Amino acid sequence: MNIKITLPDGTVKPFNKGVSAMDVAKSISEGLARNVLAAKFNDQMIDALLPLETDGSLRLLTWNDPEGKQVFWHSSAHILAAAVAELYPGVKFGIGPAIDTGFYYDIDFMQHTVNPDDFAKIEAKFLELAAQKSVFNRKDIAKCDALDFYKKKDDEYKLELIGELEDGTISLYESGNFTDLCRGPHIPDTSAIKAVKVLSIAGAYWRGDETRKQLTRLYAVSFPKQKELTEYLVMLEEAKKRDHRKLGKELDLFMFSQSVGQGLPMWLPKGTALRERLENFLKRAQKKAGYQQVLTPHIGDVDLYRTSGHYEKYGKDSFQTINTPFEGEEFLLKPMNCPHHCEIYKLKPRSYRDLPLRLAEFGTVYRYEQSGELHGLTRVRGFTQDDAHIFCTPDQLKEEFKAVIDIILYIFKTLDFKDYTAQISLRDPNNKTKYIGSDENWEKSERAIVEAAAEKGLQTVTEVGEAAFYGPKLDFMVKDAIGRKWQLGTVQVDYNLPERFDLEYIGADNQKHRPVLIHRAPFGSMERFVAVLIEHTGGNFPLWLTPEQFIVLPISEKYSEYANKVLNDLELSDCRGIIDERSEKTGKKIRDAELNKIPYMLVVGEKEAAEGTVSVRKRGEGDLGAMTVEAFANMVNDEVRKMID
RNA sequence: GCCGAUGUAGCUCAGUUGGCCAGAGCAGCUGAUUUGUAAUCAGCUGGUCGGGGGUUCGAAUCCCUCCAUCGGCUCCA
Repeated sequence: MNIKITLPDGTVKPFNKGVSAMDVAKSISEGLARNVLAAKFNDQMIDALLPLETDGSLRLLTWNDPEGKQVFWHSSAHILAAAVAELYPGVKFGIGPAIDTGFYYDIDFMQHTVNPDDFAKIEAKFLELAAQKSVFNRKDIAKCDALDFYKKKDDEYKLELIGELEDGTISLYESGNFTDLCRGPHIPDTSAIKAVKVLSIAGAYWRGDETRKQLTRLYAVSFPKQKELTEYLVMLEEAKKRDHRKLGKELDLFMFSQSVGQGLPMWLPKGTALRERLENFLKRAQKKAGYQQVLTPHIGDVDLYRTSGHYEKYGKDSFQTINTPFEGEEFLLKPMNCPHHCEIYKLKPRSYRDLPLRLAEFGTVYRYEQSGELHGLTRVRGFTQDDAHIFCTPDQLKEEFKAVIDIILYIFKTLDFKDYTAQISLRDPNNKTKYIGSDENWEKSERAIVEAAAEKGLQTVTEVGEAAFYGPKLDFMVKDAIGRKWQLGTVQVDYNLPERFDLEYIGADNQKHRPVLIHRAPFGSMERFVAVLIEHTGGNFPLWLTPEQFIVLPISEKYSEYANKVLNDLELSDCRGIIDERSEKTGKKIRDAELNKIPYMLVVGEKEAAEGTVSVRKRGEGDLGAMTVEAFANMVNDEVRKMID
């Protein structure tokens, strides 16, 4: 009996029934067969050794495929568990999946304690087991047998998982002496894994539920070659050099003080200059798009947040109310700007002719984030949103939403953020108590977002259960230096606040109508955006943003006067810079300027002073030769104009 | 908030199993040098060893506790 296998290039080959993906690989080349880790058969992930019984399309997966890496790391997680089981008898296992870079396993270590000193021991055992070339054997078993198996092992975690699975869908994988509940697929045998590094240890709640037991999570990464592991570790070290907390300190951009308080950043002069430039950039774009800037106070009456629903939802976990000499009078540090903006909307009756009304504010807000969540500038307790609220008619909603997407994409393009994910966050329909508002409004909002994103041609991923409590949202996620994802730009459709604040407008029909509200923040927050910007640029900011565009380096004190004239002339030409008048050698001044990541170094000595020129050196590139001061100013201004137009 | 780790000068780090006045480089200051594309030389200043408590003849080192930071988990209006 023959079956027909279609390969990715479209060729169809006949094979005997029961052929495996591995056999197919061998029929192509031995080299390919050595590298096959798993396969996709009719878009289903399968083991390379699984006998195929029907016609279908087959894609072989190797280390070069993202899915191949996932299988490789998933199998590595099993070996990690096997190694731990041998070293620490009696431990119990939770789950051990592959992640973007590597894998982890959640383990209940029972009476044992583990710390980073034990990693080498675990790695050695891991490699010893991998070298045994154990085959991953799949066993499909009945639910009752699976339950029996783990009852004997007294393993409450696996029992809980099996309890939720349907009979007939349960499989175990066995390699060496280790058996694990697992859907698969796995690599053919353990010998492909040649290098492993246990990276870190952390507590992780069982099933992500903070009310349940915390297991010990071991994070690790593995590779088919030692060289790749070494390269990966070097890359990680390099990435850490771009950490915004490190660069923020080195470049004098921002600081924290224990005396002021945790998670409360203070912007230093250079950081402030950078941030203000970003703000002005956005203000310009928003002005063009019909926004109006407003300013509102940093506190608001508690009743304002009772009306909005925020007090009920977050009151207990927020900075607590501010009291006054008058009994019963209470204010809250504002955790968001929307209620204030709603009050501005309510100032006077609004006509449909006034809409859309777009109110923008760089609004500083305060949220009491749990101490363990604070993280540099990306997660803080006081931050400034580049916030705006658009009040519009239902008819205008989609166009307004799309215009917001345009602004966000304009910003990402200007700052060269190419690697972002657009995420649509919807309500979890099975847990409606987390949200406020009617089903009808939720459905309308969600539809609006999905349609607007689709019409803009955005590639999106959808996350159910990630919506805000008052509405769905479209978030733009960007990775930091070491691959952690952060939400930057956000757009949210809200039918609820207009109802809670009883907002209305008079329509063309002379009747009262409810406006729709769009919340949006293209940067997200100034703090987080600058953090990610620092990590993306490694501190080498684009010329239009950088605190200092140039530094004048006089060869000796004799040229101090000319150097100051250069500085003055350039400042008159809208360039900004500083001068290094220390009695140091030029080499030293250049080194320091390079370390401070200043884009242009202007060396001036006898020749330049005589000719009215500067010798330009570009950061990271070297000597560009001499040019007149005017030519340099034009070059800088041209470059800046190209970047932000 | 939870699990784990860390905390020595402005920064980066040494300080072996508790033992004389706690060290280095960079930065800073002073002086010399007047310098041509990634570190000129010399001298000096600078530290309640995160805070508090305890053990000890003696604590940076051991114990307790609090704080902060880092890696995660949970959370993220």
